[in-house]
Amino acid sequence: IGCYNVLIDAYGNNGQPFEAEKTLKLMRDMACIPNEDTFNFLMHAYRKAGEFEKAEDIFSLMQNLGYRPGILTYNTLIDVVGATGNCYKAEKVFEEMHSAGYVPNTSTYTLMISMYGKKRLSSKAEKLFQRMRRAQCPPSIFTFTALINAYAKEGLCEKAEKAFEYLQYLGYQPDVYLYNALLEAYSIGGYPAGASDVFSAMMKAGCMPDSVSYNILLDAFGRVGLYEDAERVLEAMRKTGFNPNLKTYMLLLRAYAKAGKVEEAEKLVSDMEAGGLEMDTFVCNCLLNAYGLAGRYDKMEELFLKMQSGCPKADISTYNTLINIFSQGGYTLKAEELFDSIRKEGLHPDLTTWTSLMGAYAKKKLYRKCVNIFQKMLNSGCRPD
RNA sequence: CUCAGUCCUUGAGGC
Repeated sequence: IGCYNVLIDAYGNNGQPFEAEKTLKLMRDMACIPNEDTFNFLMHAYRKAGEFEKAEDIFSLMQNLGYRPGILTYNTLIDVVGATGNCYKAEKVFEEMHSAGYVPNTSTYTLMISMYGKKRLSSKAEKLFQRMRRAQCPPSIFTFTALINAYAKEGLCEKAEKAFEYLQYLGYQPDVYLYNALLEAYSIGGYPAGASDVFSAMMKAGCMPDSVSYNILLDAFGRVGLYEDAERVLEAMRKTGFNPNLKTYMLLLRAYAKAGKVEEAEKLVSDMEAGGLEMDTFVCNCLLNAYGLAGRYDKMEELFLKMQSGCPKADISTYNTLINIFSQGGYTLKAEELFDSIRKEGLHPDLTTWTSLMGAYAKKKLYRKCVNIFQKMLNSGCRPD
């Protein structure tokens, strides 16, 4: 059984969840009884591959076979349910495990807090953190990172700062992950100077910034239009020996777009191409958005035409980006036109598509149309969030 | 000991 478990785990780590599940079948054929770890490894395998529903299925399978999932398995389940974005269901699992007699541990709470952060529900994250304290469950540096990240995503720097002071008061040593989360609070909050201060503070404390830190600092300047400062961060990053990655470039691209610097944006893209980065759909979507933000609809349409003929292929995010640009610019008709062409391309509107389209009319205060679209969205089977 | 934390395109208004 140990051998089979190791094999399943290995397949999982190698991104081969289906091989892992075959191994489970094999071991059952060989009359070898799987244990809880077996199922846990299998769930991890599916989680790693992004097959969250399959991971949930394994949990059900395990229960149907008469196993009582332990706390570790429950944690994994909460993780995968949260990854599908179904907060409500994750909460249900959390309560269910409570009533099954398990006491949530530090990981359980951290997972939940992290999930709330990703969903921009910092108040829920905060409440759960308080509940954790009341339950005398000790937080870890992971927990604090998740909490500060939840605040960061909403730009609540005062709250993030308070949590930061609190963790230090409790004797925790902030690490680079923690500092990065705090940095992002200032970045998203629109305080690049504050982010700069955190950046200096972490170095002073002997915690060396990593490439993530540089990306966040760059974005702090970029998102308020200070593209030259953003460029300086990139330069500093290179000088320190960190290679800018795709995220770095996309952040800088947005910085240029916000500042209306189309020439700089195009130069960046051609530098990227020269550097061997592939101009895939994702990158082109970013570029479309950049053109749109900068008000260069001509360039935007030109690129979109190329994408419609398939190089690289337009996806639903391409349409969402364009619909959003037109919506913001007040070009409701263009937005509608694009929306109608989605199905012709064999694509399907998603939650963002519908919301963007509603946004077009919301901006014009045509609320009746919004309700209309909302109804259509429900009819099409798209669940609102 | 295992499980959990930070950065990349697209969603109105407000802060």
